Amino acid sequence: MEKENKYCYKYPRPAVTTDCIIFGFDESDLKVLLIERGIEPFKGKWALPGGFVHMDETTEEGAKRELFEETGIKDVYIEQLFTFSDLERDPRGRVISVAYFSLVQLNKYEAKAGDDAKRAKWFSVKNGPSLAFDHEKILRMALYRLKGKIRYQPIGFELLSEKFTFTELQHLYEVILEMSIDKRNFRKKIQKMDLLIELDEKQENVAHKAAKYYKFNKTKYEELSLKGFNFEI
Amino acid sequence: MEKENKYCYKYPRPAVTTDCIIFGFDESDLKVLLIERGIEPFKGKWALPGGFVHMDETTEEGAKRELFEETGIKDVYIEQLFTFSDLERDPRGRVISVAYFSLVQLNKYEAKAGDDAKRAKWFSVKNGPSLAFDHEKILRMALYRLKGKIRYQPIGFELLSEKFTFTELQHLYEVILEMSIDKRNFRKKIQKMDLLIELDEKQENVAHKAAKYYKFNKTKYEELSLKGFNFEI
DNA sequence: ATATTTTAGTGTAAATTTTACACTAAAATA
DNA sequence: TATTTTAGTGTAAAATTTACACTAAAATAT
Repeated sequence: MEKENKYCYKYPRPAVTTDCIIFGFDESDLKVLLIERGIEPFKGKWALPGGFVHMDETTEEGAKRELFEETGIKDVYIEQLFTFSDLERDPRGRVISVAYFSLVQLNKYEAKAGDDAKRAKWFSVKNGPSLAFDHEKILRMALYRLKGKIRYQPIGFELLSEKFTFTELQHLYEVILEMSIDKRNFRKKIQKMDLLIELDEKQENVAHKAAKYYKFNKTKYEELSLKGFNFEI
Repeated sequence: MEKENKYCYKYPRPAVTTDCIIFGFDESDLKVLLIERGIEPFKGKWALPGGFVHMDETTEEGAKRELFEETGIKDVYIEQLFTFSDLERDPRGRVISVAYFSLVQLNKYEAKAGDDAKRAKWFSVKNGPSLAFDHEKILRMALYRLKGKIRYQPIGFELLSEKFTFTELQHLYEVILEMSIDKRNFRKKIQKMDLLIELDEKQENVAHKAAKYYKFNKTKYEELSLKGFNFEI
């Protein structure tokens, strides 16, 4: 059994993992993608996707790899959140975890199971299950970061489909910021930034006046950013 | 020689270190505390203080311990900055570093040497030496964070003495934000927050009108924060 | 075909905040 | 007593934020 332990060092080393907080959004709710653990510890419990960092990859690459392996998600906005290192956070021993959060289009990713995950599923962040490890703490921090960040970086668009209505956009902000926003003032503010492209398309088969579709002008945003433009809501 | 490697694991593990970016301020400049490396790699080069994380401490505790050991600094504001994990960042092998930044009162801490550090010294962040490892990258990120953070959190006061004049405070903001600020507007804004306590004391032996001293009302800030108050400059 | 239901879409006036700007006061020194 | 130097103060214009209510258009029910 001891023979298995073939990687030896002069000083003890913690294990290093990543955890991913993947946010999604549908019209009514902010959601987080969780996987049901297929192995111990916490077998059967819901947890954030993640896993051990390999020696030939950065933590960010590791997070993206695990994200893809466990959920099929790739090519998404991902950002380092925080590194968690409490001594007792993992019953297997000393494990330090670098957490990343990611915003994806919910509809594009049907939850799928793989590897260590018996199944993956979207949960409302407000009514999710209790989580393994210190993942509730990690989720809380991710929510806090998202709430702060969405006001001055146009990351919210990552959560919406390519095309969206103004009402959908406003609703996203209302749900994440947990406040209601005046419709006219919100539109004025967004319009003035001039970062939306109005599409030649409207809603269809809605039992009310059909709303115009817009898309986010990412190219223009990046240009403006370079010149010191400040997105702020 | 192989006998020394007595900590063995089933899978390879990166080493984990911390690095500290310690900012200080004097009337004319933002400074960073660096140590001259006493051992290889990069022996003789300037670097951020830091070192390996122990198994019985969190990364934050490790950062504080190293900070104290190498510079004598303790009981200061410290905040996690970012975790750096590029594969080639350390010639000794795979080393992941959790960086913290800290704001201290420059005058309170005479640079002192210890441990692996032949000597420690304050440098202007604008005219520092080239640094070991990826520490220039880390420093750049810390500066960026400081610049962003100082606008909406009253962390700048950590850099000043207990008592300070309005001009000193303004100068701090001007140096960190790299912009000039209108004196009257700045005073108006700060005064309105009502977070400064005017002391019964003035400058002495200055060849001009003596300025009043103020101190930061930390207690009041904490109270107001709980009620949702927003510091913002 | 007409009325009903439902959400889209729009403008203005008041309040607040931000900005630009220049002189007098006080301390030490010459 | 004059000079030098920084402290300390107010106001008006511009810009931004806020509060607020009705018409338009699509589908469905009658």
